[in-house]
Amino acid sequence: MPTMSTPAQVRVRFSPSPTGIPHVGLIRTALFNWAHARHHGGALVFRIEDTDAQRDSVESYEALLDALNWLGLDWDEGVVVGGPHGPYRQSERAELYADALRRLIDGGEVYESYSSGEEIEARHRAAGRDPKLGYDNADRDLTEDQKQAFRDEGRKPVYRLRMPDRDITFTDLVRGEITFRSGQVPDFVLARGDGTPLYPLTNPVDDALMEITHVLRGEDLLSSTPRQIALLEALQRVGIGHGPFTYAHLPLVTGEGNRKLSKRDPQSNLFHYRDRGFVPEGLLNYLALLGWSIAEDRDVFSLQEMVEAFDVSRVSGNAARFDIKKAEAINAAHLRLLEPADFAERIVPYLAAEGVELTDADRPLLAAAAPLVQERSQVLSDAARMLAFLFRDEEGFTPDEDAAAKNLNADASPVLEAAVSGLSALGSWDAAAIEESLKTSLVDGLGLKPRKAFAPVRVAISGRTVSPPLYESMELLGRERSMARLGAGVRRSQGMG
RNA sequence: GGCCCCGUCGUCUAGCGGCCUAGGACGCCGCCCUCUCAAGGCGGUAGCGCGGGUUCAAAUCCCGUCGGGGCUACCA
Repeated sequence: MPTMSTPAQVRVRFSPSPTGIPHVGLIRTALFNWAHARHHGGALVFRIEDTDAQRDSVESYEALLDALNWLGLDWDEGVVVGGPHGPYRQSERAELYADALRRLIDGGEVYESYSSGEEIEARHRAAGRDPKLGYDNADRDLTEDQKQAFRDEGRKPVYRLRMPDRDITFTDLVRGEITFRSGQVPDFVLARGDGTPLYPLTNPVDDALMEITHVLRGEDLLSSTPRQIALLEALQRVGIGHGPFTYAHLPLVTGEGNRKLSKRDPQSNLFHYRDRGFVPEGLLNYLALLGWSIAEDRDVFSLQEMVEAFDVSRVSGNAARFDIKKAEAINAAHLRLLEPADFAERIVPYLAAEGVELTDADRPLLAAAAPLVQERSQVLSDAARMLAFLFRDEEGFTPDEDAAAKNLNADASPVLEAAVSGLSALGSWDAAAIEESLKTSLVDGLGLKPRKAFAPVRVAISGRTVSPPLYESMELLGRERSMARLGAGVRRSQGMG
């Protein structure tokens, strides 16, 4: 591909640690990184930060892949697909961190620190300072003799980065210029005494090695940015990378109250939304709205439209509350936009969750019925619940208890009997004829209000008070099964069900 | 406590000095439609935290204040 001048390619990364279940906030971050990469024609790197063997799990790793695949967020380099900067799992990059650490030590950027937490606190107390101040940089200038003395005691050092003695300022794409005053950030630990690298080392080292240009991450990491910048500069001095890159700190996603949505909160579980019947289009659209907007008067859009319009500098700095009601409304809008056949197909797994395993012979019925609920479903499980009655045989069909108690009681008995007698005389079993018959026998014949008249029939037929349109439902169910269910309804209403 | 971020309807946001009598969406409340639930249509409710500046003019800029949040591990 001949390009005369190659503008620096945008390279972003998604680098979760595989602990627990994918969190909607994490996925929002993935989405924004993805959108940023796609908008600029850049690359998205998918790296796994599994340096904590205690907490990492393969289940979590697989869940991450499952999540991105389901949502259709693809990546250009990283786990599974590989790439020139691999391996993409930190657990397989130990020698790279060891090399970086070695160079930092040799370059005088990093030093051995022997202070224990208790010793640091004790020094703060002795000096009349708040014991919670954190590390006091006491080991910065240990002599070789002093270090040897600690070693002779059998103590292991940790490796700390020597923070620069100046303010650290950077321009955040979301928040503008941010300055951390010199002396506010203590020298921090990059690796344990045994050399095992910690997140503060591995994350920037990998970003540098993988030539990341923009870091879009959660605001919870904002206060670690001066440390990263200092490290990146130190790494550059020892020949790794090209120094700091551009940061954008995305607003936190909060739950009830104003707290960061906890990993323990079921609301934070991405798969909870898939299980309820969110479609990727809908969930992604909603997630995009958490901090970003495509236009003043519009909030339903496709991923492609998002890619075209996305500009991280237009992201809001405010924390955003996850609002399930709005999420469902956005999802409902996307459900309505689906091709009917596509919509029908997507209901299948949710019918299975209702205990309905479709056969090939059931497909035409599903195709005919799905459009009846496409506009009245917020999530696919709504659709499945409304349609399940069509696919159950008479033994497997039992009306919802609450609905039956209210609508298939003694009061309903004459209604259902009248419906049965009217319907048995019907020549042609189609929605129009059924409507005519029911209206004649119930509304005209019994003088009932439509609301009263149709509720028992609806529950007898569909088992629920909420169903697809009644006449069409009965037509699709067929004469035989409809009459059988009405008969069962009559028996039940007479206390014989 | 310290550092940092944030502050427009209940919620998510538009707004980046005059176009704002502050727009949209979700929610909520009415009405219409109606065989249920929805959807759809119409209408309504509700907001610039507070105080000072700067300016002819501030939701928009500055300062302060109050409030909320995040971080503060040899976890990521």
